[in-house]
Amino acid sequence: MTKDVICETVGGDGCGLKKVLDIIGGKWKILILCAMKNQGPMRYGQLRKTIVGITNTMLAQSLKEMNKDGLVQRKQYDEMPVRVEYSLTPKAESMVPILMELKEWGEANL
Amino acid sequence: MTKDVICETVGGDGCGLKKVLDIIGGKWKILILCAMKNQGPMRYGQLRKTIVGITNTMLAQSLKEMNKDGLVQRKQYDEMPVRVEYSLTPKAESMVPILMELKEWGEANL
DNA sequence: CAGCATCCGTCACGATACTG
DNA sequence: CAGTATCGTGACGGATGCTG
Repeated sequence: MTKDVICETVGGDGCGLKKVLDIIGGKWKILILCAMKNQGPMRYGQLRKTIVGITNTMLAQSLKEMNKDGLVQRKQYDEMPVRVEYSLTPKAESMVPILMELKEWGEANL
Repeated sequence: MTKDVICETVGGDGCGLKKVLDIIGGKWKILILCAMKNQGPMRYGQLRKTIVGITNTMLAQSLKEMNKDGLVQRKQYDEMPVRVEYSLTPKAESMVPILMELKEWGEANL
C-alpha cells in the first residue's frame, strides 16, 4: 500500500530523493556522468578535455566521490606512463534512464 | 534517430537535465515540493511548520523562485488577516512521477 | 499572517603551482 | 600522465528584527 508521496518525512535525511541529489549534485558530476555515458570508459586527461571548464581540483574530487558512492569505477594500468581508466558502474547505468526522463521533461517544459 | 546520450553538449547550458536540477536544486525546493504533493494546497505558515528547520528567508525566496519557474501557484485571499495559499502547478505535478522514480532508485541503491 | 531587509558565516568552487 | 596542495573568493544559506 505505497502512498502517493515523494518524501514521507519532509525534511528527514532518509528521503531517497535527497540522497540521489546529493551524489549527483554539484556543478560537475552529471557532466562527468554524461561524458562517460556517451563515450564509454575514459582516461583522466580525456575527461578533462571533454568537460570544458573543469579543473584538476574539481575533476579529481568529483571522481573520488563518485567512486566512493559506487557510480564510477577506477581501473589503473601500471604501464609507463601510468594509465587510468574511469567507467560507469552498473549502478550508475541503471540510473541513467531516469535522468534521461528528467532531461526530456526539462526540454519540454523549460 | 535519437542518440542514447544524456547531454549532447557536455558542459553546455542547453542541457535539459541541468535546467531541471537548477529549478529543484538547493536545500529546500524538493522539500517544498514534497510537502505540497503530500498535503495539497498549503498556507505559508503551514509550510513553515511542516518543513522542519526552514527559515522565513529561505521559504519566501524558494516559493518566489518556484513561482517564477512555473512550479508553484500563489493564490491570495484578501481577507483579514491575509490568507495565501500555495499549490503545485500541473507542470510540477507532471514532474513528480519522475522524481518518484529517482527516489525509489535512491532507496534501492543507496 | 505573510512576508522583507540586513548582516554574517560557511563551504563549494576556482586559480595556481607542484609531485610520483 | 594523473593527480595533490594551498590559498582565495563569492554565492548560498542562516539569524535576527521589522513591516503591511
